[in-house]
Amino acid sequence: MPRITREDKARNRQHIVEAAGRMFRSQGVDAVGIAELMKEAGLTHGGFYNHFASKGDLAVEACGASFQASLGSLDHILGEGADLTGPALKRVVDNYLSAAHRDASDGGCPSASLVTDAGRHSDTVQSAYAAGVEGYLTGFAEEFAREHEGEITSQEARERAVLLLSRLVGAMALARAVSHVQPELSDEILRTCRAHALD
Amino acid sequence: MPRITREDKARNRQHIVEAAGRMFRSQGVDAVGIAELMKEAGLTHGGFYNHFASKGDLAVEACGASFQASLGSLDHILGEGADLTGPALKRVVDNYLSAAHRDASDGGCPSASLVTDAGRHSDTVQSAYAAGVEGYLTGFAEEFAREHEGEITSQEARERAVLLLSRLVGAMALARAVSHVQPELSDEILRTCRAHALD
DNA sequence: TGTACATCAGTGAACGCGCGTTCACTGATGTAC
DNA sequence: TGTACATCAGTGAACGCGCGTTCACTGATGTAC
Repeated sequence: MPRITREDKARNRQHIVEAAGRMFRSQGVDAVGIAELMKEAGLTHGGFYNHFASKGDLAVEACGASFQASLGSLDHILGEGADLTGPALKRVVDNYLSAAHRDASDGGCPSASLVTDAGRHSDTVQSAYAAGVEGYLTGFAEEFAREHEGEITSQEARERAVLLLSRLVGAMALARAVSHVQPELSDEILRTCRAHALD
Repeated sequence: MPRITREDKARNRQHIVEAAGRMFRSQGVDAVGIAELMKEAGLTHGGFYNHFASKGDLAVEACGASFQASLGSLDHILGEGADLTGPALKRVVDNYLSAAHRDASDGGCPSASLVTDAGRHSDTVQSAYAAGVEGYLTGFAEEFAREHEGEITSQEARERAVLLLSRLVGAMALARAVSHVQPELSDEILRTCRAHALD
């Protein structure tokens, strides 16, 4: 077929989606241009439409892929179970509300970094985002049920999941919003919520 | 001087700031154009630079003005003290995490609606945002200290303020992010956090 | 297995559009005499 | 108090720029025979 193999094309497409996932999360969908994005993926911008019908279509796919990777990491941590530092959810919280996650150049967890983009873009982007949020809530609720087996109802586990995600997303969004001008306030928000997120 | 009076000019300037406050919060700073904004203020777009040196300067002022109004409302509710529905902070939470606030056409509380804009714009915008957040935290902490006088330290009151704001902002941002495609999930987030925000 | 050729991913220039910003112009205001 | 005039907010066209998208072209791939 063309001057590259089918495998090369699939790899290029994946590079675009991964670059978009990182750039959309760290800078916002609207702040990233096709040219910049294609350059990051190692291509020239004209070829973009050989892979996607529009920037919006890529946003949907990048959002989904970002959540898939992010939920994979969550499952990985939860899969290791409790260790000497405490229950698995405590480790999830400590990781989530870390300075490293706040400053992550790839934008970190899409629940936090795409939270305003979702509401301001197409319904298809918003659906991909909502599915990811639901994934987080389900994962958290299952873990609450596991860690407190026999002590709480599945309804209570679900409620705790909603409360936890709200606090994680709120704390991370606030910490990022003030980090450049009020680093101490940013650290205070992370530290305080890290200590009490599971209360 | 010109064909309008000094008072008219001041009034026009205020209209621009107020229109920007509403539009920036509800749509995001980057999504609102000067022309659109000036039209909303009842003027033509060319005159914008008679009032501001740049769109960025307006963003700083609009952010500050939005927080001033928002903090005024907070003080007003807190000033009424406890009533038959419970303590004042409970009323603040119920108002904040309401469907009306989520759907507010003016974008509602700037802590939530500008949370990603702040981190992605100039340091001056971010400083105005951070000052507003600090205003909320101070207001909340004072109220916690008042409602639990003698029971908690000022340090604990401050921590509770940080926890509360994080949850309010996170819940509202998440509820808005999914409201068009998953209204039930959006309502669930508000309802759950409303019930447990002060736990 | 060898060869001719249709396919189509990649390239980079170009398009139309909307943005933030600038500018020449208008004309009522409010000051100077 | 009356009058001449400098000021400058408002107007709307225009500017330059970067965006998303389109297009003519290239040339290696992989298929058809």
